[in-house]
Amino acid sequence: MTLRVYNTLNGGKEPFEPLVPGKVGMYVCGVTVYDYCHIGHARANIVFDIIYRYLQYSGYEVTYVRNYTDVDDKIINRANERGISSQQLSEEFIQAFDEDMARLGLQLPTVQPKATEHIPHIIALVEKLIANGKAYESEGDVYFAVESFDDYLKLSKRNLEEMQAGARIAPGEKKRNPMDFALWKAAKPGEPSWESPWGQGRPGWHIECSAMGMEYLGESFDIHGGGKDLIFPHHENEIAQSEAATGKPFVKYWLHNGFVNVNQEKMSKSLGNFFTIRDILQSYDPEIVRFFILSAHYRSPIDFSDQNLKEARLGLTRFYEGLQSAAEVLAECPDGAEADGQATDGDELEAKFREAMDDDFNTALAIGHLFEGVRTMNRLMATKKFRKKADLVASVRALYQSFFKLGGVLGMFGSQPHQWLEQQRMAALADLEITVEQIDAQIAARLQARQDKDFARSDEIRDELAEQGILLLDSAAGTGWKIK
RNA sequence: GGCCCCGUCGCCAAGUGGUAAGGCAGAGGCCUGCAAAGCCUUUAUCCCCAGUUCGAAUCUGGGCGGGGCCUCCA
Repeated sequence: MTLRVYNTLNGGKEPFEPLVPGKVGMYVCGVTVYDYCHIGHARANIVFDIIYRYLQYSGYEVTYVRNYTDVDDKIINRANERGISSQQLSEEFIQAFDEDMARLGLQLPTVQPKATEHIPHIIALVEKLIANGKAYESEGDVYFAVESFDDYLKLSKRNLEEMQAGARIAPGEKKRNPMDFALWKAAKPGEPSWESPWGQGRPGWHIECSAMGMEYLGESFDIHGGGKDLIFPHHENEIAQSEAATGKPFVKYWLHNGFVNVNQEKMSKSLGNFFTIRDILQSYDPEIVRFFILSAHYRSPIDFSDQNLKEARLGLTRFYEGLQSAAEVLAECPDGAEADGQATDGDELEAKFREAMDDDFNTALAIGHLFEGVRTMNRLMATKKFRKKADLVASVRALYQSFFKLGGVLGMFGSQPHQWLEQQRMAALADLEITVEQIDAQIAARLQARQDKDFARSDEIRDELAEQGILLLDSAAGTGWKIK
């Protein structure tokens, strides 16, 4: 089974065959840095993070480029409101973005270029388009002539006549066709600008991604990703300006992630129903957020809600509790004492995981397989005289190791189970009106009562703690506790 | 108005022609002094109607419901 991916360009899944065998060039549209990132940005970046990780796991040498858009109308406006320079503003939010992504546990892309550092490339590309007759200068602006590019709208599958009939496009008097889009914008007073053959100005929104993509990945590359909302106009325009300039196919596979909804509605800045990553991380561990996002297929819409995040926490807790049990048991069974070559459970799990991921990065199915792996592991450990059965211990060890290996591909299980559970427990305890010392004292009192066979008192203590949100866990090793 | 997507168990969510993964919640059982955790068992014929097919949640047509893009947006 080989990797198949859903390509927006062709509207279906197809085998993934990179332009250069063994190597992958991947470009993902980053953020416009004028505000804090919301959960939608988290989804897009986490999705492409696991695509990046899975391609590497599959043996590809991946060059992953993710840009910062650091020159734009919104940046200029926001900077003016705050009375600081565009550069100051964008630097502030680049740093905030980097912090958010680091907290979410994302791998760093190979390159993270900024639009403002590629002005010469952008200008060269615009010049080429003018020379090719695909673009024209008009009062210091430069526009791409959409009618000059026959394949225009092939990605979003529309047609020009219908779009113009939509009549929601104000005909710019500087444009020949209202659908033409800006490659270069003449500077207005007070705006950041660069010298160009058309006077002082700045790049349009779309051209930077074409310029940077080609700069780092070549005129044609394998994967270009982003949110569904970028299909039109952003990616459509990227294709037009890139292919019109080079005469070559720009990107082989276009991948787009679905939206994050709130109450079944798209979350967006204009609706004001968005949650920032920072807000969410105050209440939920980053790995819970990641687990929540990966529990649905990346192209499906996903509904953001407190209840769904709590479910994600429960699911992830099940993994970590199973892993902790395994860690404890395995620590007592000397490594390698069990028979070699008998443990196929880990390999089977990995095969299923790969099969799921090979099918257009089906993380939801892959996680389902991992859940089954946990159950298998728990079942083995619950077997009588488990520790003396070398083949079973070997299976658990194999599964345990597979979890960290496969979890790594999803960016999960990066913590020691014990530490993660303890951290969750302490965070939850902070909301309760009881301290660890009080709990320990109650457990000690109950232990005494139990030794005295005073089960009425023992149960009374347990009920009292339960009312305060504490659940006791008796085991052969003693009594532990967790938050209800 | 044009284009597009979705509708699977109480909830979340896989599954694109071969007889419905998984998680949460629920029920019964094992275990336990009693519990909890864990394990075992158990819970759906896939919005409605018609059609194609030996066979459809999966394909076609119609209907109902929800959403997206067409303007900045992950």
